Amino acid sequence: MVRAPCCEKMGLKKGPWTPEEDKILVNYIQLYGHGNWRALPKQAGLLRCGKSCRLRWINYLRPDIKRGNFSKEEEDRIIMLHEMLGNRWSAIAARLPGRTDNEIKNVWHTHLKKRLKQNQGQCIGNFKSDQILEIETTPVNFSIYLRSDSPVSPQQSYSDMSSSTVTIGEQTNFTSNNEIINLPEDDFFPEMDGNFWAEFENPSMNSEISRVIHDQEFQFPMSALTTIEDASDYGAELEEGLEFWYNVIGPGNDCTKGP
DNA sequence: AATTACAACAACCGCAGTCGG
DNA sequence: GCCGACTGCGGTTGTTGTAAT
Repeated sequence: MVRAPCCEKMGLKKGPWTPEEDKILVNYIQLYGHGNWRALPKQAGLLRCGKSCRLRWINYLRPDIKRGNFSKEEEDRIIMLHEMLGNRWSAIAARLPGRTDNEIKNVWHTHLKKRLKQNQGQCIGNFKSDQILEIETTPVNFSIYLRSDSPVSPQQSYSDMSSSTVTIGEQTNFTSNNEIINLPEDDFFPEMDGNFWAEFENPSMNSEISRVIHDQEFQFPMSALTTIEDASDYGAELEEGLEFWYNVIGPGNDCTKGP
């Protein structure tokens, strides 16, 4: 395939954008949209290649971008999502409103990778639902997600998930210091969207990719032993090939998982 | 004050996927 | 089905700001 010549070869400008260029690009897109990135710079009167314009718009000028530092919650969320999705920055960005894949990638390389390295021994892991997990640290963030070893149709899965939701919501989920913790059903199972199911359907996806069914981590503030048990019950009504997994993030280094 | 080292982030590059002719 | 144009993504590099020496 013949590659389109790069900006430099075409005598186009490279490097940082000036406020004037930004203004021209924003004005043009607000008036006419960005139907064809390649044609846009010429029509807008910019000495840039379409690729550069697109990147500038997507990563910086788009009105729905949230500027500023990442909150602790956002960083934790990136760590959790990266644990599950790997370097799929755009997939991670899709779950962080207002943040771009580039921004997330940068924050990962500059902050989070280091943070994880510093916290080596930190209890971060994925545990299948029939494993008993003992965590001797506090606090612990942890989320539950659905995992499939094979592509699953959204319709089938959704109906099975619905029936499971009731069961799970009514059950006692966790114990700590012999104290029973009931989790609110609404928080536990947020509404599922079609996009996420598409990941299951996409044959190019690694079958390891998981569907987050509870993606707002909740925190255990207790100081002693946390035991997650009887978890296999939760998966009982799932169709074959689907499993519940836990994703666990804790600050300490005393993490053991049971048999 | 000058220089160096490092962090943060913006931007670029090349590849792969998609789409239309 | 093939080809080329186009887009999106992820890895990498370049630039800028700031702290340390």
